[in-house]
Amino acid sequence: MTKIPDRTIERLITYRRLLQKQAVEGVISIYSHDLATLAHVKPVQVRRDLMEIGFSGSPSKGYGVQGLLDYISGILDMPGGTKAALVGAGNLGRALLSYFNGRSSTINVVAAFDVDTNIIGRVIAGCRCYDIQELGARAKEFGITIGIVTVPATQAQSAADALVEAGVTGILNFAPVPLRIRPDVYIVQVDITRALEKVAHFAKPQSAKEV
Amino acid sequence: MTKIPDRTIERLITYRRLLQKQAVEGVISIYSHDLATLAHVKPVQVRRDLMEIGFSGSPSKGYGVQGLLDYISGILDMPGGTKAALVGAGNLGRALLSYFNGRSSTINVVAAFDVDTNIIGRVIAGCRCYDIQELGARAKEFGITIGIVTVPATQAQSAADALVEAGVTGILNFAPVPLRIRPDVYIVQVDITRALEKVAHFAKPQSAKEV
DNA sequence: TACTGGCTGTGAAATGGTTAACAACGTTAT
DNA sequence: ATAACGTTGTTAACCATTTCACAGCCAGTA
Ligand SMILES: NC(=O)c1ccc[n+]([C@@H]2O[C@H](COP(=O)([O-])OP(=O)(O)OC[C@H]3O[C@@H](n4cnc5c(N)ncnc54)[C@H](O)[C@@H]3O)[C@@H](O)[C@H]2O)c1
Ligand SMILES: NC(=O)c1ccc[n+]([C@@H]2O[C@H](COP(=O)([O-])OP(=O)(O)OC[C@H]3O[C@@H](n4cnc5c(N)ncnc54)[C@H](O)[C@@H]3O)[C@@H](O)[C@H]2O)c1
Repeated sequence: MTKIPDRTIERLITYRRLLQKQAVEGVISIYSHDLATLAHVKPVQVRRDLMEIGFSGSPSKGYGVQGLLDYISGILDMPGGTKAALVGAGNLGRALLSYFNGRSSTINVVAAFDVDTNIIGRVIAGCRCYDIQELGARAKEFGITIGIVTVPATQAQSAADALVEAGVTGILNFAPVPLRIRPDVYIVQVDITRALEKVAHFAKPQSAKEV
Repeated sequence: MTKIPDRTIERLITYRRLLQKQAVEGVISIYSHDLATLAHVKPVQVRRDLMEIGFSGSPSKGYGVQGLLDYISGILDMPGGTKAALVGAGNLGRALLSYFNGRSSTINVVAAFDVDTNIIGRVIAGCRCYDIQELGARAKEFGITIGIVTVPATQAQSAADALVEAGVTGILNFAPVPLRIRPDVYIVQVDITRALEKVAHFAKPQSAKEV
């Protein structure tokens, strides 16, 4: 199988979430048409994405919901689940911990790390907070493979370095700085401030008008 | 000026942030080469982006840092600043309020809205929390033009509808549901769970290997 | 002055992603 | 039995964006 494009993976994640809802509502099968409406894309995009991953439907019944769910999960998920570490249990970090703690998922945030002695030792949403010094040891102990960076911008690079040192192969970074990291470590940047500024720009009246 | 592409706007926001740092460090002028390194893009991409917005540098000195900063801000920012409302002052909403409150910016979150009577009336990070019923009135009072949605997924559509009703022209949505909204309202979706799942997928060993 | 080097600005090509168009195929209705 | 319909799977065209390649320019230097 050749590599699945980035954008396709993003849509597959969306499809899965929508299909899970459909499944609990008892829907057995679904047309590209319907899934597309839910996901806000065109039907042909859905069909192409499913073609990309090699999943087939029937012209009469569409795609089997449960089968497609399992198939997508087989592509997206690590068998046995994924263990994540969160670095920086501040305002945002704690919000993320309580959020990810809630949902059942194959991804689990199993440990948090900080430098603040007031925070170290606390248990936030069922997740213990360790001294950042222990990252290497705990990562090995828990089998952590991905890291979440929610430290101040000035600390983000060193936090990312520590995570890579500890053996993670993917990083989710909330600090508004581009991280310089080995190319075999996959990075996703979530830049909330940039997203807000983007909304502000395109919400400007003049961005719509004109030749 | 024809419309500036979405991706270019995103990079301009990044450039501006990096240039601000350079400016305070006393850098007067910068080459596409250097800005590209900071932003993790190629030099030609920087030059093309600046060409797109009509900003010129000199082959000998590069681009003037302060001039470029002002020029980019003139494109990105609403003259007079942008006022935002946050709907849903829960875990994430409060983290965002305290974060955006901190930085000085042309974008200000001037009011929060919730349904929880324990939250209504509180002041979070200098921002008062009102009953969601008051949204229309307060939006007019404060001149709010963009909205931030941090309510539970089930409430996201109605929160967005209320914001549109109140006259906002852009929405930043953190709920993991695609919003169905008038096409003249600009939406940016920040899907944190999807970002995490994406990291988990691409961090899988087998996503790198193979023909 | 004439030459060299390194940079900007930009047409043109390449890349990556989306959409149109349609053949193939079950299902249903006649 | 077969014609009509609606859907999937897929090729090819299309579009947006990135990248290449190079002309033009300025500053410094012999
Ligand atoms: N809070 C938000 O809503 C928000 C929005 C956009 C971006 N961000 C970004 O997310 C990051 C965190 O924001 P926040 O509001 O949670 O900040 P915060 O100050 O509340 O939390 C940061 C935490 O990181 C810890 N820390 C500092 N250095 C560390 C290190 N080297 N190793 C481990 N832990 C360390 C601190 O002790 C603190 O607990 C920042 O980079 C910020 O720019 C936050
Ligand atoms: N917390 C996170 O880290 C995180 C991560 C990813 C996504 N999200 C998404 O962000 C959203 C908020 O998450 P959270 O953790 O802050 O949830 P939360 O439950 O802590 O906060 C939600 C807030 O919205 C308020 N609310 C509910 N209905 C409302 C309505 N109709 N109008 C106004 N306010 C209303 C509630 O009273 C509550 O204060 C959710 O959609 C969630 O899926 C959160």
